[in-house]
Amino acid sequence: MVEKEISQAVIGRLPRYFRYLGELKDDGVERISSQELSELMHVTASQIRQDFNNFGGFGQQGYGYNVEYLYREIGKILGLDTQHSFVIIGAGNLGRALGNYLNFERRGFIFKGIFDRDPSLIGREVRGVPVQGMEALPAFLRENAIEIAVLTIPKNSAVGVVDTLVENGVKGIWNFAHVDLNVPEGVQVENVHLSDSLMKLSYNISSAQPVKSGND
Amino acid sequence: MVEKEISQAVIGRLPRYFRYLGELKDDGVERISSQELSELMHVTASQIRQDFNNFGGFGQQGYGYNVEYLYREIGKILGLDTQHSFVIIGAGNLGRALGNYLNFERRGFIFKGIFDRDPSLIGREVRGVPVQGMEALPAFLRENAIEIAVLTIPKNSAVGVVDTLVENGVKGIWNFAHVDLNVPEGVQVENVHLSDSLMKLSYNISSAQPVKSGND
DNA sequence: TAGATTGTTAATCGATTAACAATC
DNA sequence: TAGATTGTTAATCGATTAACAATC
Repeated sequence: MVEKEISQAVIGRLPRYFRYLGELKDDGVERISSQELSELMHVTASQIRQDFNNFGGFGQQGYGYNVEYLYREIGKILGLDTQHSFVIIGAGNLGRALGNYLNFERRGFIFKGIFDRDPSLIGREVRGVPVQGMEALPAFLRENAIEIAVLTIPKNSAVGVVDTLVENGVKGIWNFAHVDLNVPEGVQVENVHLSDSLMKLSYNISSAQPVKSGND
Repeated sequence: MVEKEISQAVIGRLPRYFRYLGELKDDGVERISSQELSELMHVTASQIRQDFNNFGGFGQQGYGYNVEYLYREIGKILGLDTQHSFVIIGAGNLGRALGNYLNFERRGFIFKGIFDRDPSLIGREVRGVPVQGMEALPAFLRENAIEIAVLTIPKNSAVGVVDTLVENGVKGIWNFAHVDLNVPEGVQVENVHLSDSLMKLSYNISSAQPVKSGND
């Protein structure tokens, strides 16, 4: 079955829909129209219907969308109905912070291991998981069928570890290192470049405060 | 002077240009053509020239672009030629990790204060900066002319603190809380929704591994 | 100068919005 | 049924790519 490729623009909006629908569900809202949702989320109703229809019809004419059902379906699309085991490479401040973040678990992302090449960190525990040395990584990835690796190491180390990850079955890399990674086809990279994000904020602040005049 | 609005698509690419140019500069490369840069970065030369020309001509026909000059100009556009003081609201794992991250300082982002409402965290130091209680926040923002607030607190608290930030002169919010913030015009919000990013990765992993067949 | 490469206009592509027939 | 609202096609808008004259 050939499925048409869904654009990343659409994918990027799904988690936000998921969040709003989860809140509506928790508030006991049973049904919602694209019009109501559009006002809540400040997007067009047209876009909402187009987005959902990429994955088939979730609504019903004259009724709208069932919140609970739509929430669950979007969750499935995002792969949140299955568990994803992950390891963290880099037990510095950021790596440990991510290991301690409990909400990922709630979505099916299971924290299995954490690794660092710094001997002084080895043995230290992050949420009950001991930091291991890098030499233990390949076997651990295979034995635990790790799907996702979170990279919270400096860029040079990051580039070097990618091959090990890929060779041992990792399918997705959540990359916090400030570098573009090269991976073979079939392996996914999602970048979180914090300093890029901060620079964007910096630009927008500057451009919103023109040198002289009040505002635009 | 009316300047045409630059699209966020372009802004979003500037930090990546900045990173590549910085590396070229460090490698001693003096000049580069849009063609060479396009091969390095895996984007079209056309896009590179279009992007740069949003801000005026940085190049020279027949020569290309001077790396050092272009790097500095993009830095200026991003506001990296001036200092930006910031505070962190929320001294949990993520807040402390960001406070300890030294690279921001290098780009002109100065870590001035960190706040939390949890009394057990108050007084603790993050990179030499003591955690203060929330009641100290308004005066601190004004007295230190804080430009940016980093929100690393749960979503409910985040929504509540925004007014205090805006009223006391904060111009930009770097929002790690999993909620959409409402701010008045002129105040910028840059969201880092980590779980959204992880869900996108999850989707891309799932869709890249079709249930049955090998690959597309 | 001649060759190279930009700056910029024109063409294409893709994403968003509008409109409306289908249908619950 | 009649009204409401989806699913989907068509129109618009914006972003990307191609082409080429300007110019160093």
